[in-house]
Amino acid sequence: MGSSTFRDKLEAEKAKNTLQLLFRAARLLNERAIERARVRSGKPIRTAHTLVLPHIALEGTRLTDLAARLGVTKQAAGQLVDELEAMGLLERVPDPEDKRAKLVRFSRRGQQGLMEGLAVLTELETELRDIVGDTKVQNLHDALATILAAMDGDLAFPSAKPVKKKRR
Amino acid sequence: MGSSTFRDKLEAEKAKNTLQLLFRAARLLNERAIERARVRSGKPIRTAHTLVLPHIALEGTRLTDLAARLGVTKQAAGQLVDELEAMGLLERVPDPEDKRAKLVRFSRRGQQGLMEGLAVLTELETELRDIVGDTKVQNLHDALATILAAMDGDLAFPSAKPVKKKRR
DNA sequence: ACCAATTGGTCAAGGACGCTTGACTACTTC
DNA sequence: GAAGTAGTCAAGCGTCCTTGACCAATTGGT
Repeated sequence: MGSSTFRDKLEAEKAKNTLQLLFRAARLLNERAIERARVRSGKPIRTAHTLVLPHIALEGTRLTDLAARLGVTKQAAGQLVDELEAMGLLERVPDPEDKRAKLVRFSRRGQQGLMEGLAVLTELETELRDIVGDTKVQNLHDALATILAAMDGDLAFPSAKPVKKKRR
Repeated sequence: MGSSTFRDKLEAEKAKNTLQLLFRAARLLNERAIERARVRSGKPIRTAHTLVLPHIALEGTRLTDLAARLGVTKQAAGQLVDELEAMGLLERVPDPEDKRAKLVRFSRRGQQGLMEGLAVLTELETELRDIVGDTKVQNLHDALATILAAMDGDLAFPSAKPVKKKRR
């Protein structure tokens, strides 16, 4: 029985872990979503792209702002925008307020693509509702929304963003 | 007003999306969990390691089985095990039932590390409870558990695992 | 009005991570 | 003994991101 003590403790810890469930579910669902979006659009959409798009305002967003919101360097953001531009989903237009700047915004095809992408998510969500029930999906939504709202501007929960490193 | 139509449709779609919330929450929480585990253990633990560990049985697990469960090649699984072994968390012992095989299992330090890792998750979860309340975390847990259970063995929801590619 | 410092963006190179394919040895199964 | 399976060695690729260097436009102090 001595040997079952560790096992017991382990099982006790494991049973509690909502976070492991969260990670696993997110991973599986994300794979499916990207896969469907890729098949449907016929474009080589990747995970990183899907992280960029929601941060682009319809009026247009500056690359630097985009980078800040993503928590990456402007070069990294630039690359992603390059790729999405090459796919015809985004376009860069001069910013009338600052001649150095450009606004990144959706092209007409991009707007359409955005809707299609969101439709994929909605569709997956509908499938979830069919499987696990409306109530649970609603609970999920509420819980996640609250968590994100709390985390987003939380100082006790310090941001792990790749804040620009201080030079020495 | 013509121009607000698209905007409206967009907002309507966005409001529904539980999945986006799920992805974002998982990402943020995962970053925090890894970061804490790394700081506390003083070991260069990476995301991939945390995916491996839950699949290792206390009695030991064969590398091939591990690879299958992870949905990767045995070489990939082997690399991760190499790294965890180098950190002193795992060890390979001969499989008494098959002299070709080895069992990957936790070393004594690895068992301790596993508990510490789970403790990090439990701790994060406790913080979530403090922020959003017990009920919502419980709802989250239930919803996720149901979803995963449904997805795991679902044929209509085909597995996206990197199943060994067919040679032509 | 001027020039220094700052800011928006780009080009180039490359590193860390998480995988892959291919080839091979040792053992087991039939 | 032929065929299949467990594991390893070696090389390399796609993704996502970084650092460094640079140009053009803007801002702000004098």
